[in-house]
Amino acid sequence: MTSRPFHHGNLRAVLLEQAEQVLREGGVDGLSLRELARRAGVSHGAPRSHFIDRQALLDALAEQGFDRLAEKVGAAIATPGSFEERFRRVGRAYVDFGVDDAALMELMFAAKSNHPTPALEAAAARLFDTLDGAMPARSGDLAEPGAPVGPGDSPAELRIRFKLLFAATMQGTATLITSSRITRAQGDTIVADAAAALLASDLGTRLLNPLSRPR
Amino acid sequence: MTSRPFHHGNLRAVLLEQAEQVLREGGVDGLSLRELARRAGVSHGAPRSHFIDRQALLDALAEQGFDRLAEKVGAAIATPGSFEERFRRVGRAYVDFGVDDAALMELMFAAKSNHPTPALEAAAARLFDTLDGAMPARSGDLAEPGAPVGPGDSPAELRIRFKLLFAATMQGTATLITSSRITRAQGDTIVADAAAALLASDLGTRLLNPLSRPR
DNA sequence: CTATTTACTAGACACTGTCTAGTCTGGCGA
DNA sequence: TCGCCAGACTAGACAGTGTCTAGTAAATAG
Repeated sequence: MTSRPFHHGNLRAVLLEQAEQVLREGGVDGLSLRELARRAGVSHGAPRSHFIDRQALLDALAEQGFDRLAEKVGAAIATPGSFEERFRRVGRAYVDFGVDDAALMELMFAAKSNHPTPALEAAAARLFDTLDGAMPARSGDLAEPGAPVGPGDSPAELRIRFKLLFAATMQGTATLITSSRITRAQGDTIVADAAAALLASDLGTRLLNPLSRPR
Repeated sequence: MTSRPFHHGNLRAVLLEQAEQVLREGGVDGLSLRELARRAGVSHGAPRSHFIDRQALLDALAEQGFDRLAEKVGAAIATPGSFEERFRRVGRAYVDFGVDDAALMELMFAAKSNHPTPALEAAAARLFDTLDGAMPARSGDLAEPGAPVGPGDSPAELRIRFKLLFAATMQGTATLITSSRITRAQGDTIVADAAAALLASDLGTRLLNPLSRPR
């Protein structure tokens, strides 16, 4: 390693690392490409070789964020316990991530006017796929054939509805905590209440017991 | 009205109006004080008389947003119907607002590092108070005295938990739609499922029927 | 009618993202 | 082995921004 090699070598990785730290400290507004370059000890135009845009940098951060969150959710799913315990753990993992990395979370779920990056879409899809692992086993898919299922009531549909309801609740809980509308303790209560309500709901019972049929 | 009065008269209102439009079209990033000034036909420093900061302008927008949302939620509560219908209506109103004015919604629920404005806090509190109107009547407060209520299980606490769980779900649904993770139709399904699950949950039944007691 | 407060103008400064042209360099094909 | 070339990086420029300052015009209070 010479004193100052012309080619930085792993500028991209360093920039992303610094960016994540800056994001945690100063939010999105405090994140400037020029300062990132300064921190990395390169000229202000250097980042352009790796990120065509400031937005491209933000997209890359969001993508990383989805993967990190998926990892945490996956870990929460892996540890054993009852369904309700599992949902509480997953919910807490989701919410904790969103609160501890609030700025990153905002990036991940920002309203994007411009067309979304395929890589980002894929990362988001990966997270939602991971969430499937928390769902009741695929027993629902094996519900007696010929059962009178209405539109949107097939086992697969039920699973999606269950999952989305859960995800939306956790997402909203994180936002409410982050924006100081509720406390972290209130967030924990929401997570627990949501897990209980979901499993006891019509949606939950139909998924857990494939023999039960609506009405 | 002279040709070009020195005192604009209602610059503040005009700026807020323009800002709301720009916000809808170009998001927060597309909102610049200088362009707002240009649109209003004043010099670039003029807005400073009414908003010390760019952030102050954003705070004022968020405050307006909370009031507008509270108004819509209030209207949804006012129209008659069953509890479940009412919750669906309120939920849809909440989510629709958050989706149609996504950038404004992000402003309202942004993670703020700096200490929050009292006016903004008040506006947010007003919204959450409005939400109380959708809750089951205060019958819960009249549950037989001496009933064995645990910590966090008093009727007042139950109402708060119910309300927050509902609010979090709607908030998250709006975010998921805005960020293109789910479709608007899926959002509607979530709202309906949430209303049903909430009312059927332990939390819901205990609020609706003050005589029932937790096991 | 005067004095003061407020709304606004105009200029400046530091900072940003982005574009451009040029320079270095590691590695690939001949 | 050598030339060369795509990619990483530098350095300068430009337009745009938020914010500060000093000055001016107008509304208002005394």
